[in-house]
Amino acid sequence: MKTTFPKSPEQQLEELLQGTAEAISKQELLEKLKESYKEGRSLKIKLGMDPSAPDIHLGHTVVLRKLRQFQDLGHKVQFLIGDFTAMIGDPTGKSATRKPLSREEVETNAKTYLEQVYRVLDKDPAKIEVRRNSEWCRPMAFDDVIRLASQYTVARILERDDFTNRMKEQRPISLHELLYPLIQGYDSVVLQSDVETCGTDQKFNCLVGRALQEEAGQKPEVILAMPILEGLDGVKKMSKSLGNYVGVTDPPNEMFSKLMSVSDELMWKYYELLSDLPPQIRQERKTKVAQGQYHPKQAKQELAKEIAQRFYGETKAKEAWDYFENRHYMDKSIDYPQVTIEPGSYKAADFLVKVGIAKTKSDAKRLIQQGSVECRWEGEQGGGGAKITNFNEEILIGRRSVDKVSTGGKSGTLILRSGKVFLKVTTT
RNA sequence: GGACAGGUGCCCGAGUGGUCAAUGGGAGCAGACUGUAAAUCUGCCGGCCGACCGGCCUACGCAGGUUCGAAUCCUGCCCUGUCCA
Repeated sequence: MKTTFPKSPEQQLEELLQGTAEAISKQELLEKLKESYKEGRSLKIKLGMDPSAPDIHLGHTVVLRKLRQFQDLGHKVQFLIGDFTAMIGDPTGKSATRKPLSREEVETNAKTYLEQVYRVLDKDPAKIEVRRNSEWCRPMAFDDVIRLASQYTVARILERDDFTNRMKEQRPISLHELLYPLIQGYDSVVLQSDVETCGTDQKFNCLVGRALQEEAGQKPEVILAMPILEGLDGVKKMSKSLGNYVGVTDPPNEMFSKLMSVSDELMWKYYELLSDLPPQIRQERKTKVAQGQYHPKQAKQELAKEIAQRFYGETKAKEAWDYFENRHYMDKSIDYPQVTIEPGSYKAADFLVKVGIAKTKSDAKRLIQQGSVECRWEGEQGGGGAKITNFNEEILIGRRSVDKVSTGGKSGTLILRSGKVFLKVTTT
């Protein structure tokens, strides 16, 4: 079962290096590609995943898309779930030790993670192989571990930035933490990976893999380190815990508007790391914007659409675009999130809490005092709505007919806005 | 086991008997400006009541105590970190 490759090794190399932060080394990669081409054998591309955080976001897709590229070029992904390590708890870079996960937790995380990963990767079994490192870590005896540990030196382990810094700052390093890079490296030995992909922050661990493979008499894997994607704030790296992320499962509208909130400057970074457009076209857009011939908002919308489209298809992406364009007009035709409420009489402040715009009554009062709340009846003409300025104002919700709200003789569906939040209110 | 340092609001971090719902920064929210962006400026930022002013409740690791009065002082406990063994 020989594989035939759609592109020559040189073409493959060129494509694969696009958007890559660092390749160790290009020369080796080219050799491996040539060899595989000649022998009709796919390369094995490893990616290790930590099953402690199940949700994946656009930051992860940078690496995943590189893997996808490998798949499309005829190679095979080794998707490694670090279940063994997760069950021990990896405190990497954290002052607080990450708590160990149970077997069940790891399994559920891995499952949801994989589902999301398949939004980017090809799930054809010929192109991806899912493994767990507990397969070979669990059966290891203590003497195996010691033998493994003897293949690397303390000095080299301590080279890692994270450790260096902690030594300098006199923060503790547990003994087992020193073993983590070793385990990850050992995974590569077992899997006999040809290439390992990772974010630049993980480069060190991959280097250990190279060393151990060489020790084991294998050809060391090539490392492809991908740049780290900054989060929406443009400062810290994209991560769920920082709340500055766009999840691959975010609904299209949300994905779109999150991407639109990125600064103009950061947009180009996103273009570089997330867009499929050829580099020339990206550059052209950038130049045009700089010369004032192209509106940055337009450029940003195109990017947001491209990404939404990747996960949801063209129709949904177009809808997200329209939604974004129109939502602030309080237009009845727009599909705002809906909330239902029992008929009755409410004071404005209570009302806001009831529909969930405000968390507490004080919060509601604040919003009203700050003049951010407005509402209008669906069907009313004109762009804006009426401001609610008094938090004691009575809002009557009648039951004239189901699905309708009425007050002051008017009736219909109420559209409510506070800041960026829009809601459609109907009765139960 | 011993010595020392420390635990304050979402996070960081001031405050060492009343003027403390607690300075400052970050995050968050709202307003202005804009392109529904960023940056900037302004305001808000424990809960509840009253629309400003004000009142009440809950809060500075936990539990007690001293005091007219405690985040602040005392006692015990728990937790974290550093150093020595």
